[in-house]
Amino acid sequence: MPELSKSYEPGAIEARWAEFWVREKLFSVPTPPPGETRPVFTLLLPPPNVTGSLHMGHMFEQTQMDIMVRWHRMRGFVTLWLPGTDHAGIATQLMVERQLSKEGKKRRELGREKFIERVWEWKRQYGSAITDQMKRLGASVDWDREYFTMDENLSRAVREVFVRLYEEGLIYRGKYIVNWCPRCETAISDLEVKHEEVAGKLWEIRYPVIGTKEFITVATTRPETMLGDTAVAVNEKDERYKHLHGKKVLLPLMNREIPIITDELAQPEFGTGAVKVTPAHDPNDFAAGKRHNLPQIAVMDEHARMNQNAGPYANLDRYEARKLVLADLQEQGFLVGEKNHTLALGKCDRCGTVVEPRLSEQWFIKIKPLADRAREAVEGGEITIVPDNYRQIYLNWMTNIYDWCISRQLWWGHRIPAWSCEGCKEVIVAREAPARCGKCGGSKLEQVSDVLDTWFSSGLLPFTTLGWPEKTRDLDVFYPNMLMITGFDILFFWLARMIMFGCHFMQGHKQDAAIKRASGEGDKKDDSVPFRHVYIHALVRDADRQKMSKTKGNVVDPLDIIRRFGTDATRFTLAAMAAPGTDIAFSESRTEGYRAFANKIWNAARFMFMNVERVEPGLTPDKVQFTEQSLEDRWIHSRFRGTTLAVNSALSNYRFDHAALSIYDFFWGEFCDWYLELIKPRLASENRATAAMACANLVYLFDAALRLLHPVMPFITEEIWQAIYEGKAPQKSVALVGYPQADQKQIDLAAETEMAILQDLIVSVRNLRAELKVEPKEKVPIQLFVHEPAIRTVIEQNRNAVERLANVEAIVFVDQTPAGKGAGRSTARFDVHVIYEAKIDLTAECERLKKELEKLEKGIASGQRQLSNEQFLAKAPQSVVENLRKQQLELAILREKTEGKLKELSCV
RNA sequence: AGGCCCGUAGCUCAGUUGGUCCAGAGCGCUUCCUUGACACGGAAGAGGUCGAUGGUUCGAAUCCAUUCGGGCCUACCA
Repeated sequence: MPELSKSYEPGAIEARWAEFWVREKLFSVPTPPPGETRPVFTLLLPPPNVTGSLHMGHMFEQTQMDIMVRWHRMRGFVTLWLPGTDHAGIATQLMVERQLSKEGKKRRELGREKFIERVWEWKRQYGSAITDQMKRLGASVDWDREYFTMDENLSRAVREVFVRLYEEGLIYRGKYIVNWCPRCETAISDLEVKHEEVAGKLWEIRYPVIGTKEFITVATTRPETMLGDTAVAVNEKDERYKHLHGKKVLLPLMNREIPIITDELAQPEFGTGAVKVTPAHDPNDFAAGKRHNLPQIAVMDEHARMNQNAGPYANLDRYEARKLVLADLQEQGFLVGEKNHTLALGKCDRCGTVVEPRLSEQWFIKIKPLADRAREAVEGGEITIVPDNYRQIYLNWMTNIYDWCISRQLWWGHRIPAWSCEGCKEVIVAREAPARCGKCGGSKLEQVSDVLDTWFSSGLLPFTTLGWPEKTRDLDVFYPNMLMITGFDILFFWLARMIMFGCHFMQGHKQDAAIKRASGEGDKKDDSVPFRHVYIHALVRDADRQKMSKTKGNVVDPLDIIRRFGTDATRFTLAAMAAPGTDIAFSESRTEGYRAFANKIWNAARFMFMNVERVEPGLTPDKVQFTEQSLEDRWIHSRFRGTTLAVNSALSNYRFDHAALSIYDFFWGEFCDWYLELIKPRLASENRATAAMACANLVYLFDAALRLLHPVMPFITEEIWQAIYEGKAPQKSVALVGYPQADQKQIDLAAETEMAILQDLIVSVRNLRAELKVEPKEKVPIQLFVHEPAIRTVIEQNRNAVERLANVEAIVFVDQTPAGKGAGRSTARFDVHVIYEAKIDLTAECERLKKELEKLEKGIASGQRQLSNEQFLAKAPQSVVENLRKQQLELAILREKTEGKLKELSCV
């Protein structure tokens, strides 16, 4: 076997294997032909924005996905992890606009076509940054199937979906109030508006009622919109205003007569009970306006500047206009109140600009029919969501859902497949550009300029990436995807939309029955769902639990962490901290600790190689069996199987933290700390056969442990695994060999118990030595009283181990608790004394014993209390009572011993 | 306004259906050890009445209520 470099340096190793995996196309998956009987595991990568660069959130998500993917692959699943990137409409357009502005150019000057060309150019140049980074992380995706949401085939599918929905009457076009970002100059969906509580004002304005001396007072947070008022509403039941029904008011500043209407919009309890109605600038007012046939007067343009309808305020920015309107109202005596008022201000998710409700022509999806099926799929258990609380959040949202505005006034994106006829203004929706108008026959048709919401196309990915709308073998095999792993921040944006679209467009789809059964999903009824299981992961925050964001400057760059600690250690950190439900505060100190773990593995491997080289060069795991020759063999084999069980079970429950920590504890705490120490004499044995057998076990176990760890730490495990085989490995990569499996029946409880006693004894002696301040190199004799003969036999059989690991000269077995200078330790099973001249620190020892006695007394007292409680005896399960009795017996023995010791030392 | 989550050792977090994993892990800290895999190491330690109060129970960090503190999501009340 080859010599590993003395110190563990992840950088070079990782880059090499990352490159190897991609070059060898290890994770490319040919479509299995009919007749395939293996289970299939499909996972779609949530496509990062092309504009993105890898942040901790990506790495966290990808680590979990890669663990699941590698785990399934090693367990024999045909495993497809499908990567791609998202064109990210607004984000990308912003990026390129910024680039242009550096050159002193503007998007509109360039024109649409040229601009789009620029974006593509940008994409060609920078678009692979994030996928390159993914490669470095070792993400075991199928790069041969990589997609981009603007690829021609995906774009065609988008058009197909749009046209079908339109034909089904699920897409409509109309003039409605939408959330409008004046900065991005586009409509955005409800989800893209982030509400922020801010301290604002509520202004009260009085409008003179025509033909009376009265005024009617309304309240508003956006006084500038009063310029577009077309009515004042009061509640029909409101006694205060009954006499004004049917009258008109004179709108101040604009001197326009507008009616007083009665509408439920006005709630008597709020404010003055009268409300101004501005149908063009508020969704509620819009609805009220529809009910009363009110005119819609828009007073702002797409930049949120006042327009011609605002009369003297035209061309003012909305906030300047606000100031001026207020000043004028004040001056003319109409402003009668100003109150502090906290309001939830809507801001554009992308750029933070305050969103303005705006009346405009947009395209919408009629969401109810889609949502109903999407809700049923989850309610009926066809899709499972973990953690469970997200299930309810999802269902709530699906139940209270509004129509989805899908059109965007952007240039970068999937253009809406609709054309308007210059002649008759007819709008034609079609898969390809129509030659002439179906209504008037005119041939001057122009495509609608809007593009689709980015999430429209990403919502289709589970089936469009598999070839839809064609009926492909890929769809038969890989649809539904087995799993979706994503963050709750895009639960509604993406996950919900995928479910809606999948359930709608894949209705009637049947997955290959044999594969479905083999994959363990045979009992599922509905194959239209985009995926069968969803795991929602938490968010990564910085060490102070703050959301990482560029503006805060607290972004932890994963590449920096990787450079310093290695990808494996970083992955391990993320996995170990991935307890579901809670966000993780990324802490470097943990990563440092796990780099130490990697280093430990590295050095354990060096130890193995050193021995194999000496004892039996050329020994490889595929040529050996594990033979249980001793207690430590039985023990470690059982512990390995226990760990295997724990890891497999943890992973099937998405408990990445449990999985990672189980392996950690096993490898370091048991395999390295105890097993390696215990077998050293055998490895060094003069007897070649003994040494060879020990070596074989070592290699066997190491190989198995590497496979167990591989999904979490793919690089170091690959490096060592390949080294074990010296280039003659049975497979190209450890990623392609079998994952350890175990059975509860294989657990050797006896071996584990015996070993625990042995460890207990060794630790006790070490403890005594430390207390007695015995020179580390000095061997001391011990006296040992063992209560049960069977245990005495175990210790006798392993006396060499005790002598070596506890640095003991000789074990003398005695027939009763050894008396003497008090350098002893007692457990329920044995009493051990170290024979050593040095005086012990009497005060300290007394202190320790007293503390111990106190603890024992406490335990005994509480135990007695319970055992004398008839209710407890009657109601508690038998096993609990028995265990408690057993424990009480042990405690009593220990108390006796401790008291004896205290007396012996004459402690006060 | 409604809903959700969190509050356990100095720090970051585990703690499965309430009982012997009522207290764990990593880092940090203390003492000792440069013994041929590893000082990114080894050995031995110190450290928490599980936010607060009340309740359910034979028994609660674990269930319920209230309360305080921190975070998040959803919401068209002018």
